[in-house]
Amino acid sequence: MTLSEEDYIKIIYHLGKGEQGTVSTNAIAEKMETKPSSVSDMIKKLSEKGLVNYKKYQGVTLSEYGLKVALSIVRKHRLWEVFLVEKLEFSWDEVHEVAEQLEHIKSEKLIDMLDKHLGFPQIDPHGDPIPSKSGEFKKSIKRLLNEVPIGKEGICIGVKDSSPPFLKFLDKNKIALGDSIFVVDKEEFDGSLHIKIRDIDIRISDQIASNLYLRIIE
Amino acid sequence: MTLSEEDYIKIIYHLGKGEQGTVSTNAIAEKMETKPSSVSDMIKKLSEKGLVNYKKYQGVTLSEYGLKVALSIVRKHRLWEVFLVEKLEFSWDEVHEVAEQLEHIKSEKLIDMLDKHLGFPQIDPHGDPIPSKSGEFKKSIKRLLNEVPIGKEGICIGVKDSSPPFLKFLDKNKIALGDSIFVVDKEEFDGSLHIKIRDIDIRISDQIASNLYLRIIE
DNA sequence: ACAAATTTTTAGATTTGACTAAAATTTTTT
DNA sequence: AAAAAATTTTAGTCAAATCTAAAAATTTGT
Repeated sequence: MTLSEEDYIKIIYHLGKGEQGTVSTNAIAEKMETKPSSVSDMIKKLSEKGLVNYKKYQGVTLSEYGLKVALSIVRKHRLWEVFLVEKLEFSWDEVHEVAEQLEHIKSEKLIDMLDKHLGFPQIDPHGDPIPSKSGEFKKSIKRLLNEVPIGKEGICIGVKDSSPPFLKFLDKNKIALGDSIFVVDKEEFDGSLHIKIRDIDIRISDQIASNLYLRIIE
Repeated sequence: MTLSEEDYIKIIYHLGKGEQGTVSTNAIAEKMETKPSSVSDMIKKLSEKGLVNYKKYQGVTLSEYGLKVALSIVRKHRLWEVFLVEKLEFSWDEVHEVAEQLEHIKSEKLIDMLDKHLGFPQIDPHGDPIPSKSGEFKKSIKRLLNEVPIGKEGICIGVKDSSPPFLKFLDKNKIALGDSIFVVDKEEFDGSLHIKIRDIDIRISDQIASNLYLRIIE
């Protein structure tokens, strides 16, 4: 597969919202920053290779094979994002562009060992789930931290209250977007939480927890 | 720079043995696994871009700028090789092909942070020196381990004695090609060595040390 | 030194992925 | 249900990087 073909497959996957949706030529052209006529050409090629189902003027869907390819690219992209954030100190908003390049590296062993090196993560720094080698992955949902069940882990993806005092609190406690938070325990009495973040245990009030959005799995 | 241009520059660098040597069209064609006529075309293009000095029928040399580009590619390649061996458990002979792809990823921050993550290594798993960000690097030389000065470190690049008992000894002591060995101390009395390998201290006899080749820096 | 062999370059064709302009099809509006 | 609008495809070019075949320059051998 060429680099360009991989980009098309990935974009068709995302526009099709994971699977079934049929995708229009124009939509692809916009995402690829190219012209619809170029897209037509490429679709024809992908169709001949069995990666997409295509009937003229009717839009495309990924074939079973195409979906498999798409998931393997998404897997690579998200694993590299985890690597950049966890190992190379990138922040969650700097990783996309580089992961976009890294996702095209071809080596099965590389990805297997990277996965292992990272401890088989299930979520990337934006909270999106990482497909397994065989292409399965859990659905992720958005939850306020105080609604996350004990024993679950999620990625911090946003705040409800964006007032300066709250943001300052987060900063002081080194809680940032993209951080992974594990809910260790919850105090019945006042709803305060015992969480683990970057391997450090801290305690936070219900008031804080009810203003932080996490993305969790399952 | 396109991927192909980068490959040409790197090959001209290696064929020119680091700098001055003028390189023939045929030699480049062979390394690139392409035809001399294709090389002529590309050389013309690289020349127009100021990357090489070129006079028809007279071979090419890298320009100052081209050398800088070459060194940055070599730097990336060797840093990735260290990463693959040290962090992802690749063996020294599996890294080349993957590093060949990774060296083309474009992100200054990525390389800076990778360098930091790896502890600013000076040698890659084959014992070759890693150019600094500004393009400087130390010359490396091949030495028998028993001739390496105390306090120096080198990469294991080969054996003098390849008899089964010796190789079995190396295997038992987890000494493999590509491993980094640091000479902690040397016993005057019998010439035995105290070395550090993979963060473990071990003691080896002069007999062993005089059959292992290291590549060291300076 | 000059003919033969080798190396290098030029000329013209090919492939990939993109482009423009125009034609074909589908969708929307009236 | 036609006309208008939007979308999609086709046809014909283009640029990058390659190729083959043939011409030009250099090097080698005697």
